[in-house]
Amino acid sequence: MRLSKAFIHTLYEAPKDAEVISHILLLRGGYIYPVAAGIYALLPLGHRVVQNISRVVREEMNRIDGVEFTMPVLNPAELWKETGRYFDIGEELIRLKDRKQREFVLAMTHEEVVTDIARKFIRSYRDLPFMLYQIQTKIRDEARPRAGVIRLREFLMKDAYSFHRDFDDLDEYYPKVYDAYRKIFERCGLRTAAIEADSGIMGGSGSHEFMLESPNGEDQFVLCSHCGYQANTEKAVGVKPRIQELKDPENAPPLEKVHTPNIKTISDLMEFFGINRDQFVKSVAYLADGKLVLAAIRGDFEISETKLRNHLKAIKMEMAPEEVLLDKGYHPGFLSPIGINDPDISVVIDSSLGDGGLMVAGANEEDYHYKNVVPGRDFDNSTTVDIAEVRKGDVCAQCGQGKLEIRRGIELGHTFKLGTKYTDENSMNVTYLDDHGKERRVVMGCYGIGIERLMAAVVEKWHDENGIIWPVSIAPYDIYLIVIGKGEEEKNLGQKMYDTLSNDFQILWDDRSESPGVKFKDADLIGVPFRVVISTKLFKENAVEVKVRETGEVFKCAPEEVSGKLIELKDKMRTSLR
RNA sequence: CGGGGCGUGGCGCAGUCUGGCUAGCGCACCUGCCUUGGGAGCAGGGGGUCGGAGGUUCAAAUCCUCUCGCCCCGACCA
Repeated sequence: MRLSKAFIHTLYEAPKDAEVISHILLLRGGYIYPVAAGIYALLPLGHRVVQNISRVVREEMNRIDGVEFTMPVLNPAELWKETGRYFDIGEELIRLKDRKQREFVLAMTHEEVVTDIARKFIRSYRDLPFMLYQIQTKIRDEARPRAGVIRLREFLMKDAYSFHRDFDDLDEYYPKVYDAYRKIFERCGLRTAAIEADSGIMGGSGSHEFMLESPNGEDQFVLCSHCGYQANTEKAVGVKPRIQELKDPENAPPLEKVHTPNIKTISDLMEFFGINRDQFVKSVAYLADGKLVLAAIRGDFEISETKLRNHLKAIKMEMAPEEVLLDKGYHPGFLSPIGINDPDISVVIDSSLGDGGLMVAGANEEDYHYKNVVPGRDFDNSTTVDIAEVRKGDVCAQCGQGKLEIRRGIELGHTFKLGTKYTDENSMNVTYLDDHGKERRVVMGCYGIGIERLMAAVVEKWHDENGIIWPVSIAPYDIYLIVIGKGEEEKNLGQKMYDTLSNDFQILWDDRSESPGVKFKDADLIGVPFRVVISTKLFKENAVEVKVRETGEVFKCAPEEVSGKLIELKDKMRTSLR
């Protein structure tokens, strides 16, 4: 391809609203064009990279018996009402009506449609298992798109759905997807951490996130450098150090009510009582699916709303509005699990309150706190759960030795064992007849990869001060061809070189009448793996020059040898990605 | 949704506080000459309702009100 015809427009300066490196380089290189917040056009170069990534994804999906197909983005609302997601998901799901006022949604994933299709065709155990996948546009009205193409409102996702006779079969298939994902990311030049994840509203029994560690990541995960334990912060468990042993619980002093006018926050209380953060019982009220919940945790921990929500199996959860509490006779700032005897309120105690004593807690009365609180004596802590956010430096609960670190990462893929969430009788009700003629429920898994995000992640990892360094597997072109000198000989040799190399490579021939410097800069910025230069000087010694973008290595060779050398080099680079 | 920042030719910016003459600079673009190993040079040229609406004023890019858009931090995140 001649550059003059390729619609490639690089930018000398990046638009000022680009801050993260992948955003800057993709913009400058002419890969993407912003159309609206979180919505981008893929310019020809970006399009080619996405096609190449898609090819890698397809190869690996096909290898584990995936079958590609396509589902519509515009979905009838009924399907989404059937699974309940129409009601469970907030404004992120775009809802609209057609001219006849029929309700539709723009699909953010495709469980509804694929499950609908599956139930139309699955009759017998002989129809199972199978896996369908597509690479299709997803629409999510994110509250805050960010980091260029890392978090978009419209994006391409490879989404795959597997259907099984039972959980055993899903359990057997799931690791194959896991391996395929590993391979996909490796072939794109990325080493990902597969971490235990929260399955959130998707439900199901198991879930992994494939994270690329990156300072520009929008996600956090927890890592134990000692045992290698890795988990999403929403799932990670740390050891909670015991702070206070009560020496003589039998003779502990009784509860004592203390007047604490308008002193509500832990910081204010610390000052007032002159004691440490970990000697308080922190209580927070939530409204979980409309039901009041009081969560209590030791003052030096934060409540993980995700853990709490999962524990409660709640779909929607928010901090209880003040009016609701006051209406019930409770006072925010003075809450505690002590003396709560209300069937309308469930109490959840974090395991940090499993022991210790002589703490301070709210008195459930305006402007009063209790001191000398002993968990277990003054409130029931016979059942505790973990609802604490893991902290940096907490001891790893897995090995009991390492300290947990919190890292940022980009979530490239996510796999879920969905189980029967979508096939249940109160969802889409998908069954088949087993070999005894007995009706049984289909079990599902689903697996996603964000395509543009993967492209951005590769740039985050593979760049230098001059531009992008594409892995050979997904580069938009293999070779950037530059002819220096306007003589006929050079031009002819350029054409000949182009023709020869075209058999084995995708070539971008910079045929502009720009100065060499401009071409070199653009070659580096665009970041194709090899640069081939022909010049008057080289012409005289019957040589061409090759530069390897990744290593910066430059060598000369005879024109007739270039092809062979590059085939060899590219092959080597490709295998190093596996 | 809360907090912060920014909207001036395609891109990057100055001018705004303290209203005033033809709205300026670099890059890019067009024409000509020249030039081909790391974002060349010279000469000439085109392109901007200053995000939008309303208001104040003799006069608004500049002051006031409203509004839209974009970016960043946080909350949220199948």
